[in-house]
Amino acid sequence: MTPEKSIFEATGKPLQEYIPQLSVDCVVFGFHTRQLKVLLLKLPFHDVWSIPGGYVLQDETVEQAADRVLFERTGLKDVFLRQFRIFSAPDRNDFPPLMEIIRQSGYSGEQADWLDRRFVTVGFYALVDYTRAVPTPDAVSEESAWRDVDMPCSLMMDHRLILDTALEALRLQLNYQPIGMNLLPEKFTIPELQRLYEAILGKKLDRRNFQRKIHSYKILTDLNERLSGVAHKAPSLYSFNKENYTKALKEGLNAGW
Amino acid sequence: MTPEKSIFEATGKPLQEYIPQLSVDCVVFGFHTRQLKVLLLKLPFHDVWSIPGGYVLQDETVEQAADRVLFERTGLKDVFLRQFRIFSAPDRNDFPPLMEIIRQSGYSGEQADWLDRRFVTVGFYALVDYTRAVPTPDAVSEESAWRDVDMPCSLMMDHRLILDTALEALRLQLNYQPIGMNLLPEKFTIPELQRLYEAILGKKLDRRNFQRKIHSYKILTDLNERLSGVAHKAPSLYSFNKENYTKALKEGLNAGW
DNA sequence: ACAAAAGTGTTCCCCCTACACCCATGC
DNA sequence: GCATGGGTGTAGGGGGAACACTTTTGT
Repeated sequence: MTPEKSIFEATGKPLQEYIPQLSVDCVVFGFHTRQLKVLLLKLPFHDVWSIPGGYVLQDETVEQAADRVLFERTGLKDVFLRQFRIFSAPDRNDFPPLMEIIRQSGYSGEQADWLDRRFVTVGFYALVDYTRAVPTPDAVSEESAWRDVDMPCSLMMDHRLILDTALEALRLQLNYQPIGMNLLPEKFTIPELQRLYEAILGKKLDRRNFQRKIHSYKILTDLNERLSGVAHKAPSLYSFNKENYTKALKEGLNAGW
Repeated sequence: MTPEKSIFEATGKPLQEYIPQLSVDCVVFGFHTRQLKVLLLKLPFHDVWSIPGGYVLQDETVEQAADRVLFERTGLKDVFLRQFRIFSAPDRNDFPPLMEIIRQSGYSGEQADWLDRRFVTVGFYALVDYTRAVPTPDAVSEESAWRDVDMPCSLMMDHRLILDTALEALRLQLNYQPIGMNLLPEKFTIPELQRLYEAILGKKLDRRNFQRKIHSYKILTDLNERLSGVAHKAPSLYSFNKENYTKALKEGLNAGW
């Protein structure tokens, strides 16, 4: 018997239409209240979390599979997504509680056997606007929630390694990918952008120099508005100049933060 | 009937012991006579080349699979190897000549069917000492040879994309990976190192400034020897100071070449 | 001796760092 | 008024770019 809400997602396709032993996992990053966040799913009956994942159809790319996963877990389309590494330790699926949960969720026979194998997984990281994503659990999870990146928690299987590797990839690509543009809302302030950079890099930056440096790249458009209702001097609002941002990233943002 | 020299390589394992629809491809780089080289395999009956590849056993990681491939194609162990991307276009295996060659090589029935599917492949790049590698063709290739990176040739399937992406990855990681150490022989000169950097970056660098910059990193050990039998002033020989090199790469070599 | 390549020294200038200072807002 | 955070200006130094100059080798 197949559970009404299937782990094979909204496709409703039989497992023959999926590539066996291959999965995608998406580390979804968001940014809110000065904190870098990750979208995680909580396993039922355990204080253990997992990274959203899914399987790859025979007629789609791994990117398209990750897109599906992202849409199902956040309601968002056209999300910024990058593969960063493959995880393929033969014993990475040795995690008995998960199989137990899968069977308790109503999977058995052929489907359970299909799931209970060694999987090679493609790690993606996704950058989303925190304010627009709607965390939604999958068929075997109890809850979906944003968690602070540096708030430690127990993750199943090798998901801690996947998360840490994603963070490192994010850090390394900060000067080459439109990370700010995808993690911040349409309008934002320079101090907000700085907080984001600090969260990703894990270190404090000089306020004054950050402003000059960001301005020198000419990647921001001044909206001639100021944030209202805020204590102290109201910061200016900006949006990204998409064209210049893309152009500047091609060269890399002069590294050295 | 299975050909005596199997595409399933030296493992001699039946195809049930491999993960279906998953392969690894290794872009093997070398450096010789001022040129960046790639190890390629020539298909029989066609003027088309391919990147060395192989399949993944149920009890090994993709890295171990790539190691096997590397050993079989070059005779080298402990090769520097990095995965850089997954290629998963559903139609990437639509290349009729290959299947023809496979059948002509003696594969049929279950084995041919196993091979004649859509494969998702993990792209690796490998850096080897040109002077120590022994190019060796696989079961379906006519010849194995080093080719100049910028000497265009026809590559099967999406192997041109894989090669170009590997080159780009190499370029981007030049300041973060011990690329020089793995592509050059034990002893080398600074001008040789410069030629390597120029080949990877695809642009000329200033001789004088390159020297100063490399020295400032303190990653070289002066061997107090000079190249002999060479026209003009004999350049000094150096080897890498592995410890300092590793340390310097952690921070990144100040980018900006 | 001369050509060609290795290696050193020097100047200029840009950009990064570091702060000092001014501005705006809530209490 | 005062504390707090946003934003601008400026002085100083390190290092990269450009190039003159010296050294070494084969022919």
